[in-house]
Amino acid sequence: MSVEDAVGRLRDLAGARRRSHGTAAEVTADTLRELIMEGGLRPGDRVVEESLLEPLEVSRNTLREAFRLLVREKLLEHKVNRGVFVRVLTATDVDDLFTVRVLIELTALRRSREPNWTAMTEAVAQGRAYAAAEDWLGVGTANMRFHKAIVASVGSARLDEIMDQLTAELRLGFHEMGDPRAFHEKYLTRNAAIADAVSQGDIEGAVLQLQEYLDDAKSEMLAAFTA
Amino acid sequence: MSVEDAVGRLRDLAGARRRSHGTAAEVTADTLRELIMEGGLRPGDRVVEESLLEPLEVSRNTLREAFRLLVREKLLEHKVNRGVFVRVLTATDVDDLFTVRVLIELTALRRSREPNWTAMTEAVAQGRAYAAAEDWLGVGTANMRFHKAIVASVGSARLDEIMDQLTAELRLGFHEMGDPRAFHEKYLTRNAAIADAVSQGDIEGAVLQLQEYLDDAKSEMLAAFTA
DNA sequence: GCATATTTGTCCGTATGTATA
DNA sequence: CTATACATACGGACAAATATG
Repeated sequence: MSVEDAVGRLRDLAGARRRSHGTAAEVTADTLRELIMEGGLRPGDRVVEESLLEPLEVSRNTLREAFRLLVREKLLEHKVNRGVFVRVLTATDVDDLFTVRVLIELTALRRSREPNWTAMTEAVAQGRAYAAAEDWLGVGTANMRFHKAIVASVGSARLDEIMDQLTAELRLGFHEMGDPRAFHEKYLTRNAAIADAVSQGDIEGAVLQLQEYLDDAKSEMLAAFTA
Repeated sequence: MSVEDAVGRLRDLAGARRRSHGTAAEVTADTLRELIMEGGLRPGDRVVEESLLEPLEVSRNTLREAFRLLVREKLLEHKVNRGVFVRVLTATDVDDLFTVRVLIELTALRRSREPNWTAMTEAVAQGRAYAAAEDWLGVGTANMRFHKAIVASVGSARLDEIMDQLTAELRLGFHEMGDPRAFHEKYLTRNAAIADAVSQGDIEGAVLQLQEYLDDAKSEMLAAFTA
């Protein structure tokens, strides 16, 4: 999708939301967040204030408040006196993201006495549907949902938030991977295998597979980000 | 400290920072954050836009941007059309915060092959200095620094950020504990014991003590927050 | 390296909507 | 229920920083 098309879609998104949700700044942030997630705004793109005022139908002050929100979420980057840009992940970021994922996901899976197997298999099913439709970014999103389900079994609101944050950042990286199918498709099978192990009560086996999963995904993304 | 004194101090803080750091909104957020941490603004206090414009010497737009930042950090709460308030922790929040701390801190300590024993003992020493000065909130802060040192041994920027966030929220709770000395003083000794175990290479012993530490602190805070 | 155009950072005045005494 | 205080949001203005030719 071109940036022009993206900006064109803003009117619809903004108009629809404005009537239902909270403040103008939040609605604006929601719209921009969705746009970034869809790939309408790509990592490194400059986001000029002036160019969004009219399509979003908000004032500069409101737009700038929305920017602040997204900067805090690490979806946008703010360079003083130079503007805001869609965040570009570095290899260091990818490495760090996986460090945290490994720590949190492995521990969450190991200590959850009651893993949410339903949510896990639902995520796998959803991933298969996306795969059938050849929506590989959708597969990637479903895969992340699977891992969120693992963490959700701990039952902590803050841990869920942390995982949401990590997911959002990683998805930025997805947009920079060359061949989405080659990247996402295989992990669908591996998530299914982890769900299987869990369903059979083989938690340690599942943990082992999860560890290998994260190691491989990390290596693959790092390779793409250092090339 | 009264709210009046607090507002009075803003001019100095703001003036000093303004010249060194980034944008006005960030500087303003830094100032307000410090004020909240010091206890100049207490949980539940209403923060009226109008009353801060003059002492902070910023426009409404800038102040509102700063508010957004602090809301994201969970130090302020934003009630639409009613204003912003210093966040009030609930018992549920305390419970959740400790759930995440347990998961992260125990795992971090266990898997860190190279615990930063220096930073840990420095935090203990600092805590003892505060205790000698009978600054019990300072002791609490030093105690948190000790636990940050444990997590920092993982070497992840994001994990450090997460820990900073958890610490900031917990400190809000400190302000609502009745007897700061009774609450903080004893944990200083227990941190020292954990550092000792680590220095002797007894990681599993340290983990066990840390687990008990967190269980006890959680119970004690929960008791205060349900009463 | 310079002059110009663009964009950001900040402030102000004001109109409107909402909650509370 | 009215009045008042306050938050929300807009649009215009100008200085300062940055990008561009």
